[in-house]
Amino acid sequence: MKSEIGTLGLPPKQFDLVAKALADPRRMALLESIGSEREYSCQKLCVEFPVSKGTISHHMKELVRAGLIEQRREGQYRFYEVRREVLAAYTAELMRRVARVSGQ
Amino acid sequence: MKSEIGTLGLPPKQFDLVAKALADPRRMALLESIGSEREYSCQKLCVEFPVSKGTISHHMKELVRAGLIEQRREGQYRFYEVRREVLAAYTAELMRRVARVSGQ
DNA sequence: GCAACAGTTTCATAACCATCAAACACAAAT
DNA sequence: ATTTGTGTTTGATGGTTATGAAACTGTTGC
Repeated sequence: MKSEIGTLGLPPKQFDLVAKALADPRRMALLESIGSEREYSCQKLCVEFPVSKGTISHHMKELVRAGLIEQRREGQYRFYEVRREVLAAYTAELMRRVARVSGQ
Repeated sequence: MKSEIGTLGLPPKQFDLVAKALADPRRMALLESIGSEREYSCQKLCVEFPVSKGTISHHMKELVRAGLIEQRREGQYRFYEVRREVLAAYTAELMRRVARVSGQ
């Protein structure tokens, strides 16, 4: 999900993907680890979390699909980086959607 | 989930519940409707959404459980109100969790 | 080439969950 | 008290998904 979130908020489809991606505690934990450094290797995640590499790969795919992380390939290694603008756009859109309009 | 979100962020358990509650598009849409007015009746939701009242009731239960809405009983009717402080606390905690700490 | 390592994909499985229908509980009105 | 209306609970069902194992792809180094 490569979208421009410049002036207009998150597209509805991406909004749903982000919400879904954040809903799983394990995936959220993975995102937190990635966010704790400037970038985070897949290897480190595999060591840190008690799940198979297949499962890690699956979660990374979902996070990328939602636009929450960016992937960098370096030889045989993969590095991930959190896209905080997307996260910020999500929270902004979330608050906007429940901003009361009618009836004061 | 009745928690004091005064100075300290959302408790981890409630954080997970909120994330889960927001992940379903229908439930999110229900929350948006409730938030579009000062308060919203269950009746109105049942008319507005093409799902059974059983399903509406189920979603309301989840939203209450997450602390995202408050419920008021008035005779045979139910009214819901969005708890924006909880939503704000969730987004704050979300951003806090991915706020980079080490390695600049 | 071959072996070792890093990730991905596929397949199967179990758990979860959104949904409906129907039965239920409760309130209001006749 | 009986009926009607509003919401809840229960049971069943189909769809989604988190997970592991194993096969696969690609890269590094011998």
